[in-house]
Amino acid sequence: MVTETRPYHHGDLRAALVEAGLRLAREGGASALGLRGVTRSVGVTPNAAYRHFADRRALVLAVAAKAQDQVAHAMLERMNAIPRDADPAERALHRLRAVGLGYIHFALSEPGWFEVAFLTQDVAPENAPPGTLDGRVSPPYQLLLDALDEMVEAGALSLERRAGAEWVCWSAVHGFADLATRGPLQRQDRAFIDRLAEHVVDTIIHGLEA
Amino acid sequence: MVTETRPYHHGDLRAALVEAGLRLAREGGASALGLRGVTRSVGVTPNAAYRHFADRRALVLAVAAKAQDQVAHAMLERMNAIPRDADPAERALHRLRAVGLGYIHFALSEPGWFEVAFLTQDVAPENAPPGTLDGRVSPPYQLLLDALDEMVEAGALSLERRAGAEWVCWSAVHGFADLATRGPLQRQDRAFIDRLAEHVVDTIIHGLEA
DNA sequence: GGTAGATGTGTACGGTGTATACTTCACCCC
DNA sequence: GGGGTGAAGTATACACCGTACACATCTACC
Repeated sequence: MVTETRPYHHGDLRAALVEAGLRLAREGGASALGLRGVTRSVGVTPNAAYRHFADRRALVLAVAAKAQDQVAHAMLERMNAIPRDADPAERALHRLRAVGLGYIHFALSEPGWFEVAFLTQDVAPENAPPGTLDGRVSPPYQLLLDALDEMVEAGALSLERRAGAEWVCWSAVHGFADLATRGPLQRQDRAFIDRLAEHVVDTIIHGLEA
Repeated sequence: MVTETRPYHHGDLRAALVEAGLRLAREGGASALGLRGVTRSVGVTPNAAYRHFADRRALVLAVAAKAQDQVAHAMLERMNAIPRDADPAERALHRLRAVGLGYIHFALSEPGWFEVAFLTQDVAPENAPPGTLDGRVSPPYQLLLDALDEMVEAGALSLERRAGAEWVCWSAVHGFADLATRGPLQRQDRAFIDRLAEHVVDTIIHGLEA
């Protein structure tokens, strides 16, 4: 337990670096996460970071985890906006839509964070299970799994069609997010993009159904 | 017209740089396309590149265009493997499948080229039409458009469902390719990935149908 | 209260992209 | 066919990057 005023050499430098990284990545994306830039913005020497992170990649990974939390938070907000007293099948469907549209909407409104969360290659360790980052299940991925399971429970999706559905969904929304933020759809009219996003989500959900 | 033996200072340095870039990117991906590395591998001074490219980004863009040609070539090979005398609707469907699976298969078998072709952000100019790179329509994108139009002509896809279909398809296969090469599906068993790829493609095509 | 270990600093090295000035060479025209 | 001209490639330099290594500093514990 450290005191609040001038806690130690810097207090909790690790957390400060991650927070600064988050701030820098918001504008500027992953390329703004330079080791020197982040330490500079905290007012500390570049090498100080090496007491808390093995290298730049580890720092970026820590920021990415936080950014993924933000994605999950945005998705949850949309999911919880679905009225709880609706028809279960209808409700499950809308919650699945919220997962996909939440993912895409986050990418469009916070492209910097989205890039570090899901668009930076991180050469996963040899036997990492799919859907994990840095040893923990990606929260947005978990929300997707839950939403699909809800679909099954509500009878809106057969168990047979459930198999592999997470990768169909993730592929589609992830691909769209990439095309829309960095790819051939960047700089298109926002209203057009929003309509297209709904179309993509609805089409793949329709594809899942029997 | 330059002579073949020792043509000029270097002959056609621009083409040599692009070719070297292609070679380096094949292993190593986009990050292997350093301006110094490329010029070094041609045996020329770093700054020589500036006579032919405005900056590193322009060089990468030129390599990306070539890489996109390779993608289109791989897709065409698969498309042309579909027998020409089949039922038109069936044939159109299989050609559309070939577009998607060709895209994904290329990403898996040539991840380096795929990365520079479609995974490097290139901040498109202000009013670029969607689906273009460096002022030209991306050949793989054109193949996708053609395949979808064939579907309509063959009566396998209604005009209404045709609208926006290219973005549904591209999103899904692009997202899957990214997840499988750099994302949470990297290092998974190849047979598993191949099955999943077919599942993704079939599901979204099914989603397009009425 | 002294010491050991954790935390941050200073300095340095090799790498990068690129700006500027210089040299070399091919071509063209008189 | 000799000289000028502009294009192609070189040399040098700068700022920046990630990071290795030696050092200083401060905390916490015996």
